[in-house]
Amino acid sequence: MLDRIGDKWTVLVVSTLSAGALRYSDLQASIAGISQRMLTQTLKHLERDGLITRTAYPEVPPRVEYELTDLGRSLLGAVTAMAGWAAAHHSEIARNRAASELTGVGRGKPSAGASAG
Amino acid sequence: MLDRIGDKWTVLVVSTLSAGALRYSDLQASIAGISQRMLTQTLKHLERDGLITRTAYPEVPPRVEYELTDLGRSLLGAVTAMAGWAAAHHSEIARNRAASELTGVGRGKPSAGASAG
DNA sequence: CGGGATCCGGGGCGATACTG
DNA sequence: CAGTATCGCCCCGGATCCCG
Repeated sequence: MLDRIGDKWTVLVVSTLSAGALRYSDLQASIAGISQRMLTQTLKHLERDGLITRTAYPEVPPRVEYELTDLGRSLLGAVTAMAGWAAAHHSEIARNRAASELTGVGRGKPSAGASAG
Repeated sequence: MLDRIGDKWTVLVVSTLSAGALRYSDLQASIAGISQRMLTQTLKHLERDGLITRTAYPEVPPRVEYELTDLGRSLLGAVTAMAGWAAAHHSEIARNRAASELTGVGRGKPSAGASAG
């Protein structure tokens, strides 16, 4: 459950759909780095769980739109909180991580050199 | 980044630590299903990123306590939102998923029998 | 255009055994 | 009590090919 909704691609897809219905190709273009496989899979899971609806228009060329359901929108708060926090603190995290690199915090082996000074 | 903070174990560890400092074994007992490996790994990552502090007491038997930092507490909102949503809607999700099972939504192959009736 | 099927490598993750 | 090191399975996830 948490595995599903906390999933990176799920978070990105849901937050991307917050603006409104989007087509498959729009989603793929909006979400940097997502592969066809992951996008399709994530969309299916979200549809299965009732978080989004899938609407296929019998046109040519074919068009498919995805949109958040009410349940999906109820997740928006949590998801945007995650995404927002990530965006707001990612530089601070990076700094902390770099600092840990120097102090050796969070590493298993001190390894040669760390204890020499 | 999202991969890290959206991680199932991260969410559970952070939300578990919301009450206050806890020992390693307390965390393992509180978080059902977590393995020693994942707990240790998650704690290290969180410490590296500056979300928790690790305090070792030079006693016997040894005692180590983990506690959220201010940065960690700033994540609490998002994390509890996730955990709360998951808890609140997991039954609804389960129902939707079961319903999809019948309608065939979200499955690749209709397979024999699904289209017969 | 939207998406299904398949192949394949990397590594996440869970036991297990051991240490200090 | 609080970890660390190792092994092995499994599945994620990208690349590719193909179809309606």
